[in-house]
Amino acid sequence: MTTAKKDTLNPSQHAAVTHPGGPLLVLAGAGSGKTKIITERISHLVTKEDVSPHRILAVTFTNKAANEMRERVSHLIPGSAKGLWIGTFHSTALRILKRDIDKLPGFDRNFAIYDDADQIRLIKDCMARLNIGERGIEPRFVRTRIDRAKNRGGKPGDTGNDELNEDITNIFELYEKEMRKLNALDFGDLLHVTARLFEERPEVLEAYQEQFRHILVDEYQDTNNVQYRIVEMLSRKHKNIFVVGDDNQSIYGWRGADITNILNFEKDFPSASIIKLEKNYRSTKNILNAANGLITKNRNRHEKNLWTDNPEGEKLSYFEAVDEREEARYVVSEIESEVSRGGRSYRDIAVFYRTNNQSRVIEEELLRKDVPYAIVGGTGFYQRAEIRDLTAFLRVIANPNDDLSLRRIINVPARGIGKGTVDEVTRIAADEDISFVEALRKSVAENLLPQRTILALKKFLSMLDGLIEFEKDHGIGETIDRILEKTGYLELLEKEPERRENVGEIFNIAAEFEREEEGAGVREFLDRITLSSDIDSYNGKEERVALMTLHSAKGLEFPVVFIIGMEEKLIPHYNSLKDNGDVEEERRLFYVGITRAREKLYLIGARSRRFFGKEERPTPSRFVSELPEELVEVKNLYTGLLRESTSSGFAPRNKSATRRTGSASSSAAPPTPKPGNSGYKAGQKIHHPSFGPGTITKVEGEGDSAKVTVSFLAHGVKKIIAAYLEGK
DNA sequence: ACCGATTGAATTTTT
DNA sequence: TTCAATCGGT
Repeated sequence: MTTAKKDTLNPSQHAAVTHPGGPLLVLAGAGSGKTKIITERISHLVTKEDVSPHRILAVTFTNKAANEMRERVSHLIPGSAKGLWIGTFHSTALRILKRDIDKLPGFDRNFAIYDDADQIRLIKDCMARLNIGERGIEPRFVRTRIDRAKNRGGKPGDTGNDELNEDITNIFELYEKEMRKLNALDFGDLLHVTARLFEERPEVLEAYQEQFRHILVDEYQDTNNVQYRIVEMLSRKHKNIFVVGDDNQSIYGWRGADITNILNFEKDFPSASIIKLEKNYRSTKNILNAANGLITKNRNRHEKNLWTDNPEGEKLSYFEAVDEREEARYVVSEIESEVSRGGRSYRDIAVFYRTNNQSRVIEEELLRKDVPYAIVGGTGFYQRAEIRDLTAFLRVIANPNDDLSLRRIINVPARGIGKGTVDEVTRIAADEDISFVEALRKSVAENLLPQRTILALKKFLSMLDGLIEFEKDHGIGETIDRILEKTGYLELLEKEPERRENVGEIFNIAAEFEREEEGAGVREFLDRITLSSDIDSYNGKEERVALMTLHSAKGLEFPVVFIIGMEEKLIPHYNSLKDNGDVEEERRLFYVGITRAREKLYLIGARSRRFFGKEERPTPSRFVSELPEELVEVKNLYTGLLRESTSSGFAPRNKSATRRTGSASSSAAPPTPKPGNSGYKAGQKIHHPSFGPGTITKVEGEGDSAKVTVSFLAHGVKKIIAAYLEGK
């Protein structure tokens, strides 16, 4: 935000922007001006090197990043930004496939895009059809395996090599067959098929190679194998591949991102240069050093040393709440004082968490205290049942052979076409090898079903035909309107104002889409919404506290950041602690969270937390003790200070405090204060229920309120209220 | 075929 | 806690 950052480039940045050509890896640490480098580079190419905009391809991972990039570029070079190919990997692939996918046998340019919910549904169908299911394979799991295979460019044989492989392979094959029939591509396909297109149709590849003289990739550490292959193939001719990334921020390994892409860049692209951007413009010294200290615990990384000219700033603060409710109260009360006493505004503040469900408690408290907030990302708008219903209608109109969508909405609202009928028609479709609508029409024409159902089907089909006709010469918004009216969907939502509102919102989105994309139809609209997520719409301009997961936080920054749930099994997440988990990735995730903060970072954990109904007693996150100790101020441990400050909200709630949900966990329960013990002294060995064994190094004060400094075996040095120790 | 109720299950991160 | 799927009654 300083003028130095805005107007001038430091030497490394300048070198990157003006790089003469050939492969370049820019290792850009957090807050080192990554986006700026890319946008300046594009502008440099266009204005100084006379590269025509349409010969530049810039890919990012999120629409948000793409939009931001486009906006900033159009600022730098007004007018020229239009021709640029800026987009996410997926949208770029889509653009290519919409043009050329029919050069591959068996594909049609009018394909639909299926998101993962669609995938799961189809996989379930396939499993049912193959009589797989009792064997305990979860559709989700199958999807992951299919995705993984596509990421590696694999075919249905190589989904893995365990005992499940045969089943999965069978499901995969049927799934692919069905997807062709449905004329649909899933997210994985967008990339995988693009790679195939390039591999199998050299003339197509050549055309794109020729076109793209410069290729820029943002967040390179998040690329997976297909993405790497696509980019590598495209850059083979001109070799101008410019990638920017930070291996320390690789947090999508679970989705197939391959951190070795960035670690091996020099090997993959011979004669590659590397430029490191190590100057951080964002955070205070304390925050940056905390992040640096943490990340050195990871083995697998490029050596980088981030530094900053910024002031030292405040220490990080760490607070342990009794439970998640107190955690929320603490966060909100700190937010309030940041605003009232610290002169912050709400939009300066963000709360990060590991899992979406953690937002709830915080939300409740924010609501209670009338603090404006916005949830960024999360269970998306587009995932809501009513929105999915509506898009299913649209899909069926765009392609009546979209069986999956048709089956979804054929009885919504209820119109007398029940499960029995659907099953029967599905069977006919399978027997005759025709689509579901065709089977419907056949059933009606040949009277294959009871009279009552035939009647219902007739009504449905004529309604559908009417809508299909209507869409031909009306806009998207009008079509949505018509659907709502003709299907009776609006009445269905009569008593649900919230859902009605959502449906209204999709209408607005459609109207907006029509305005900005002239000539685009329902198909394009559907593509757009399945490729967008809610995070894309966050602009940070509103006067609200932002709530989001650590993953969503990547690429953003805030003066004040709260990271909640600093506990084992949350950060690092439970799943990373088991078998094939990756704790280093969790550490990077936390690193990403830390480095979002400009001035003030709060870490909060709870000593008790309900997981789904069940009360658990987590231990503090190992990552907290990995931070350089002198940079962290431990706010309090069970001092109950907060309890006194908020009077009404939670007077002695003994009920919940003493609730015996599983007495098994009582051994790990927080230590009960021991009445009248005063006799701690330095050198004494003690045991703390969470931190384990330790040695007292210092005692201040007397009695229960004495503060004891303890050096723990596993958790470093902590200052603790004496009352909460167990002497030993 | 539909509705309601009970039961059971499952919860990471997302283009 | 919340959601989905299943079951049984109408």
